[in-house]
Amino acid sequence: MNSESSSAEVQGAAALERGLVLLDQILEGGPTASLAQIADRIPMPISTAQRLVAVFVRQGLLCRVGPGRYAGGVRMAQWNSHCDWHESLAEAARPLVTALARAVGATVHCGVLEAGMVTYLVKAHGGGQPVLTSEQSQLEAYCSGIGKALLAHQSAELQEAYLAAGPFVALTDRTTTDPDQLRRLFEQILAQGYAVDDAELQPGLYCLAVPVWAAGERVVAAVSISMRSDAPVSLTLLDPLKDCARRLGRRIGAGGA
Amino acid sequence: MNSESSSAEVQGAAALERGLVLLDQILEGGPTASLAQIADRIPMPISTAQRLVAVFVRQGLLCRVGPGRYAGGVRMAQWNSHCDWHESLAEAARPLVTALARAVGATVHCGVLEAGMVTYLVKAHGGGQPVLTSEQSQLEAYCSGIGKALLAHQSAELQEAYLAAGPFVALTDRTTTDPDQLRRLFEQILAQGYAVDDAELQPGLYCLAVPVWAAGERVVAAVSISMRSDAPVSLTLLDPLKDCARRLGRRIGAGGA
DNA sequence: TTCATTCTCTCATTCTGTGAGAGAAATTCC
DNA sequence: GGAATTTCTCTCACAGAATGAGAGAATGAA
Repeated sequence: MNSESSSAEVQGAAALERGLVLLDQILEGGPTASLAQIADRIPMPISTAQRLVAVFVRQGLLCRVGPGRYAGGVRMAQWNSHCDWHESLAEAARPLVTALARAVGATVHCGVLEAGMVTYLVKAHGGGQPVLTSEQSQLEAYCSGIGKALLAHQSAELQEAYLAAGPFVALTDRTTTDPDQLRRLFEQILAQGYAVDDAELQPGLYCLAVPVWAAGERVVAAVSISMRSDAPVSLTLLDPLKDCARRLGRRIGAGGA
Repeated sequence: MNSESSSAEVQGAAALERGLVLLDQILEGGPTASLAQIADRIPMPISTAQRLVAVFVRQGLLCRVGPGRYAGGVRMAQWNSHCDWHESLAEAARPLVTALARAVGATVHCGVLEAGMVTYLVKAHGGGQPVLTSEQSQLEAYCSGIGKALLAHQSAELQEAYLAAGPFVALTDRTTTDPDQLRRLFEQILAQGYAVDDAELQPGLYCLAVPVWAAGERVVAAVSISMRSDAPVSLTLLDPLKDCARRLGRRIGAGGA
């Protein structure tokens, strides 16, 4: 929630950047906040905040709904209708995923986490035995490589909420269903930077997954290599997979927050 | 679609403003546009556009989905979830609508147009015979004061599309159902600045409506005074009604586009 | 591979944003 | 209804930031 524009600063766009941080604060910090409070939080002089907020209101991005109350305006609503983040992500990922699938001769997925479920946005089959999944399909996170890679990089609160939500059904005899075991697994994944699925979802289906760091700051998706075989996916495939994730991360940008 | 930041400029926020215009161009102009094309349209030097776009991408507002293709990013998606324009509008309008209802001793509505239907966002009863409507309810636009006031201020294309969509059912014997007649009515409403509903929706229900100009540039809603009586609403109520609309317009901001 | 497009970076000039505080306009309280 | 309080708007001189042309690096296409 707190935007520390700590990392790499873009040259010559400080004003825009501060404005966006302010807008984010207002929208994320709930609809109730007087200019003084908002200015306090950034921090930023009141008169500067006022000048910027005036621009946002004039542009229809904010709407003054009452004294000390600002909310999204009409323009924001218009923009919303043009934005489908999942679609954008899928479009950005597709060429990279397809290329990787061809390169390694296996099936590659790109997916996101949504309310404890993994949604596959992109699937590309580049060889080997077919894998039975489809784009837009959802599945439980705890038993898939992508799901575990994503869960491991969530905040501690989200992780605990997820682990408390249970129950975790064993889909194969290798599925991890114990919350404590999952918690340790998450730590391990976080440390090593990749997650594996050794036939925990389907017998004979192995998978290797890594998170996608948006602008190197935040995990917003994951990519995985899946294949039907009789042994885990070779870790030699980790490098091309990580490379794909890194490129995707760079492409989609999205820092802050 | 074309943002002419023509009118009153805010002092000392040109950079922010240009940035927002750029962002609007990218989002409204479809996902496909190279920096050069975008810069051409503003107009703005490419290197400046690039600097601003880099900020948006870093902040997660835009996402580069391919060469010459930008779309809304994660941050935009986050903001979306915090924004409910109808709710904001209702919240901003409620105190004004309530005050007007008390002042004139009648029922006052505030509504918006949505796919050819009017949605009542706020209703306040300030005296007189009760009017049978409720907030969030929808009704056909052609036979209500608010609906006609809003339709009259739509673009010609939207009006024609609406008139062509028909059919228009007569709810009372005074309902205007002929497209040509409606078209002339719209011109008249546009010219005089207000719309009337003389028992066209329900027998004995009269109504006077005026549009709400967001920041004096664009009609985004309408307010109306309704009452059960045996004659049209007195035009002496036009002034307080217009005043209410003007104040609401100022409050919600929203220029451009 | 090579070519074409799209994007990124640098730097001197000048125009722009900055921020304190006073004043205006609301909202709330009495 | 009126007064106190909060919230918002405006002005101005200085400093520092944005600007924009063009060369160069990535990237994607053929």
